[in-house]
Amino acid sequence: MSGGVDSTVAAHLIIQKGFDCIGATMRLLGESKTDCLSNEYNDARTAAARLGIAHDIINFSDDFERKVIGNFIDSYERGETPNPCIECNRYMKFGALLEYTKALSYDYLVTGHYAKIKNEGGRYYLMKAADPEKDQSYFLYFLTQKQLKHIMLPLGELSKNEVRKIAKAEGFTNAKKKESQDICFVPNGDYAKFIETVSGKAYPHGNFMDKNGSILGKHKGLIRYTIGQRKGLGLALPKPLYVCEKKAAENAVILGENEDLYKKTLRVKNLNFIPFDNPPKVFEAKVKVRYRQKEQPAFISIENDGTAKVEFLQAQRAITPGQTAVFYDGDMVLGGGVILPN
RNA sequence: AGGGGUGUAGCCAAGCGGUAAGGCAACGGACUUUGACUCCGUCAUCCGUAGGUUCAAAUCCUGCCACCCCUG
Repeated sequence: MSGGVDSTVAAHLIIQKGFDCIGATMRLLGESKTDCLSNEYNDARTAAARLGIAHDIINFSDDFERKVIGNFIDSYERGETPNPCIECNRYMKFGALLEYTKALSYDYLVTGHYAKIKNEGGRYYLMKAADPEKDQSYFLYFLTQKQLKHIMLPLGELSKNEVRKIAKAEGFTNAKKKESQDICFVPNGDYAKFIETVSGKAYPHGNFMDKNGSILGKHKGLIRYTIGQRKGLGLALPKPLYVCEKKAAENAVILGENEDLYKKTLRVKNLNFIPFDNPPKVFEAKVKVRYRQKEQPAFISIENDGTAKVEFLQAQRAITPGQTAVFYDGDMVLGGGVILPN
């Protein structure tokens, strides 16, 4: 529980169904860094009290710092753009916290994610949320049968508005609380500074170049840029420029025009498939390359080395290494993987 | 030194006597469980400078300054 609308309403709904529940909040940052989040803990505690259930704050900060923040920094240092929310879901919420749930002999972990789990013929399927605007199935592509069996997502059938209405009707104080948005462990939004502080490294300035290698200006360190980015370059040219490529070896950022960002293929690693144990060698799916992007038709072929190639029918904008490609068949999540460089 | 050209916001740039377009950047906001994209909004009392002509000038005239090019 975060104390926000979603987790509070999710808990409320599951209590209504008669389940015996306990509220849990993960402490993800070490003691020294908790100040900024202490409100969250208080909100969660208040919400649990309001719901009449016990509430635990569980310290996962070591795991979180090692896995999620560690991967986050490593990824940026490799010149990629990570998605820490997915990693957090993978290792924390549906990793450590799910283990904790089992350790306490509870049957299910309930979260406020907007997605649906369907059980058919003994197999679990992950489906998009009823509210297409809020669908968060993208962030859950890595879930396995073993995990899905012990997860409940009560908000999957509801729209955000319905959730807000319930919160209001029940008198949950945070019914109007703003959506969370920034990376939770970088509350002020300056992720580059965060990386520098945690890693203790300085990321050297280098050159902005065009695709022919001509120098256009100076950049402030590779970690500050991501593929497709336009803002923050500080270069004034007749047309807007976008980050097309990051060359870690040369510490160079290649800039180009919007049209230069479109590519038709990508490769992914860390594959996971939900509806089948052994996916077909080649299959068709709709693929989402970034959260908030509409999924696009593509052919997927599984390689022998555990990666997969995705070939879109139409070129996609700003395919970014480190981001996640998720495969859909209609409302069903087939699986996905992390986008590889080049 | 002589000849030519240019000087408009952080950058580029319209304007050619009637009271400062646009693009880029920046900043603010919307959107968003990844600071991407996108969208909305703000951004020159003033046109190198000093005078002059005119009812009225960034736009015409003159001096000065700066930068650029050519010639020697």
